[in-house]
Parts: sequence; C-alpha cells; structure tokens
Amino acid sequence: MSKNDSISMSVIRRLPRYYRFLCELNDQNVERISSTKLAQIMNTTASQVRQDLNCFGGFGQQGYGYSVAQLRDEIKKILGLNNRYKAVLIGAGNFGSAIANHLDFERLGFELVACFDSDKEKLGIKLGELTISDDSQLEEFCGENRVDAAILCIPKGNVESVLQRLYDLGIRNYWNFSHYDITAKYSDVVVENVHLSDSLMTLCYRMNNKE
Amino acid sequence: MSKNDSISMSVIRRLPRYYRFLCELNDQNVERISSTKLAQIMNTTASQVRQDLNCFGGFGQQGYGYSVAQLRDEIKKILGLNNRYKAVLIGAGNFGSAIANHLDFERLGFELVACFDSDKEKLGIKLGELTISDDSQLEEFCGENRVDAAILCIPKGNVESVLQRLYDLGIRNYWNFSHYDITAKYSDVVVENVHLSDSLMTLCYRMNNKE
DNA sequence: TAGATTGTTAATCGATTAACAATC
DNA sequence: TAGATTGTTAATCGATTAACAATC
Repeated sequence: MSKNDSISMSVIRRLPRYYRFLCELNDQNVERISSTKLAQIMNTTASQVRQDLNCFGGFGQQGYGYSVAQLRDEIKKILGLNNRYKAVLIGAGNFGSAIANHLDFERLGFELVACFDSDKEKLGIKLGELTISDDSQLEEFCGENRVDAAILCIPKGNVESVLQRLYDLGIRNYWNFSHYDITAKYSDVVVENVHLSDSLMTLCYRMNNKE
Repeated sequence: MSKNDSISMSVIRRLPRYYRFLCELNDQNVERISSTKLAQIMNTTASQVRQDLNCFGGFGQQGYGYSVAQLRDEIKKILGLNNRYKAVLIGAGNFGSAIANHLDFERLGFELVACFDSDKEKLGIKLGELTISDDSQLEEFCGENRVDAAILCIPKGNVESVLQRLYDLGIRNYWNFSHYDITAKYSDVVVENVHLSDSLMTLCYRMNNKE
C-alpha cells in the first residue's frame, strides 16, 4: 500500500494551491521555508501544512524547514503535472474557445489535441494551434489518436448524446463545464465539474447576507 | 437573531445545486418531493437534505414532503437571486468576453452594467448589449452609477493596481478569476474565487492516481 | 386512524488544530 | 550543544449520518 492511497479530497484540492504558492516563492528566489511561514502566506495553519505534506512523505528537515524548489517539484510530481494527457475540447463556442486560448495546458499536465463543434460555420477556424473539426469526425480522430480526457463546453441539452459517444470511445476522464450530471449516468469515470453559475450564486448569497 | 446567521459554507455551497435540481423538477412538472427522493436524485442523503433546508426554516410538511415550486422559490430568495446587483467586468479578453456572453446574469441575481479593458484596440467593440470602455473611464462610470461588484478577468499581474482603484471606489464584492489573493490585501471584502487551473490540476491528480 | 415523512436531537465520522518527542 | 522545526500522535472541533418523536 503506497502512501498516497486514500488521501481525502480536502487535501487533494489544496495541493494546486500549495503548488502555486511554492512556484511563486521560487520565482522570488526564496530557497527555504518553514511550515509556519508558508501557513502565514497561505492563510492557513502550520499544522495543516505539515499534515497535508506528510500524507505524501516527509519532505522537510527538522530544525530547517522545507526546500522550496524541492517541495514544488514533489508536489508537481504528486499532481502528475509532468504528464501530457491528451484532451479533446467538445464545443468551441465563446466559452470553449476562451478555455482553449486562455489556459496553459502543458503546465497543467495536459495537451489539447483536437477540438470539435457541431456548428458547420466554425469548421476550419483556428483556435490557437488547433483547427476546429466537425463533430462527426470525433470517432475517426479518437480511433487514430490516443485521447485521455474530454473537456465539455457545450450546453447541458447537448451533452447526453456526445457523452455516450465519448464513453463508447473509451474516454473516462472529463472536465465538465455543463450542468449535466455525468457521474449519475456513468459511475466508472473521473469527473471534475466547474459550475460557474453556482459560484456566482454563492457570491450573490454572500452579498445578500452580509452580517 | 435571524435563523440564517452562521450558516456554514458547506451548506451555502450546496444551495445553488438544490436550486438547480428543483428548477429542473419543476420544469418536469413534479409538484411534490420527499427528502428521500430528492437525495436520490442529487446523490446525497435524506438527512443532509433535511438538515440543510432546516437551517433556513421548515419548508416541508410531515407525511407529505416538500412542494417543489415553493421550495425552489424559498431557495431563490435565500440565495438572493431576486436581486439585480450591478456588476462591472474588468478585462474583456477571451475569457471575460466568454463570461459576459455565456452567463445569464439576470437569472443569477446580477446585471452586467459595464465592461472595461486597457487594450485600446478593443475600445467600442460590442459585448452582448455592452460596449467595451477604456479602463481609464472606470472612475467616471462608478461615480455616476451604482456598482455592487466587480468581475476580475485579468491576469494576476494586472490585478493589484485595478483592485486598488475598485476598492477606493467602494466596491467590496469580487468574482475573481485571477490568481491574485484579494483577501490577503483587503479583509473587509467578499471574494468568490474561480481557479480554473486548480480544477484542471485536480483532474490531473485524479487521473494520475486512479486506484 | 394508519402511513408517511418531516424537524430535530443524538451518535458517528472525518477533518482540523494542538502538543510534543524526535532530530537536524 | 542549543535552537529550530519537523513528523506524528492526541485532542478538538465541525460536518454528516442515524434515529425517532412529532405531526400532517
């Protein structure tokens, strides 16, 4: 049993944040940091920092602290950011295009390898290095290329049918911007949901309920 | 002391999800639902549903369940979605434009009233009903119009200076897509962060650590 | 009335924080 | 060695789940 079995989601969701802060410290040429100082910067507790890191191994040195560059690399490895998981973008509307252009996939463990849309008017348009393909070419592309994950940037109503095809093509990992409930339908998949409207509603609640 | 004091964030973040499912049930003409059934649909427990709802009041009826339409309206009210909070968009790049076009702000308690960008080339371009204004007009606009919140769709490096101006203009609510740590600088603000790259890294971790 | 299902209290579980011995 | 800070165990806190009396 490797040490990183059964890490709780609470811990996992904090890892990217550690990674970001460590990258930044490293850019500022900070070489060494204690859990106390890191906790200060990240607005958390030293206990939590040490507990979190010790889920994956002892990266520090007593009396000394943590090496920023080393810890950053360890977390990068834990997150798997050295991978180049092949992802296809489904839906090249406003939102899908923004995602494709805006994010540095390679730094995040991914590579965007294709992009599909059902709108014939979009066919052939460039999206960064990619060209928008017709939705109907999905099967052919996935037959000829390894595809690890799909990014769903289509409205909820359109998800069911495309998802069926993606699932049949063997794709089991999804970054889902729609409100379609993927895990309700397929239980053996990894789904990371981003619900922007939920986030905005939460902001609304908090504004509406200030003290 | 009103009942909705000190509701935990765990509960608050579930409210939008309840709202979405209830809207859907209502669209399907379901009139009444028990906590058990709602829990099934939402993949949670009946206990949690009842606990969550009872933070805000007793909306159900013993032996009967909950009226879908009534419960939906109650949650809408709790979330404050009947508001029309005035929001300005800062940054009309790929991402900001997608947000402006893609989201139905009015359904989410907001109204997008202006949009600013420092790129002179974008000046005057239409974004839905809005026209992109020059960044320098921010003060003038906020002087003449009520502005409740700002949506930050600019890179981290550009945030500090704009944020200072927004704060000085009295804006205390932020929907933040950048990696700038707003609360570290200003403690009396409401910040709702959306960190897309954190979400993608989490997906990477989960793919990298399957069983 | 009998059946169903809530509202709410109590029990459990998990996550966070505190404490401290180990050790660099 | 003395000081600092980790790794880890124990204590606390909060969130989830279970149970059941109240009641429609």
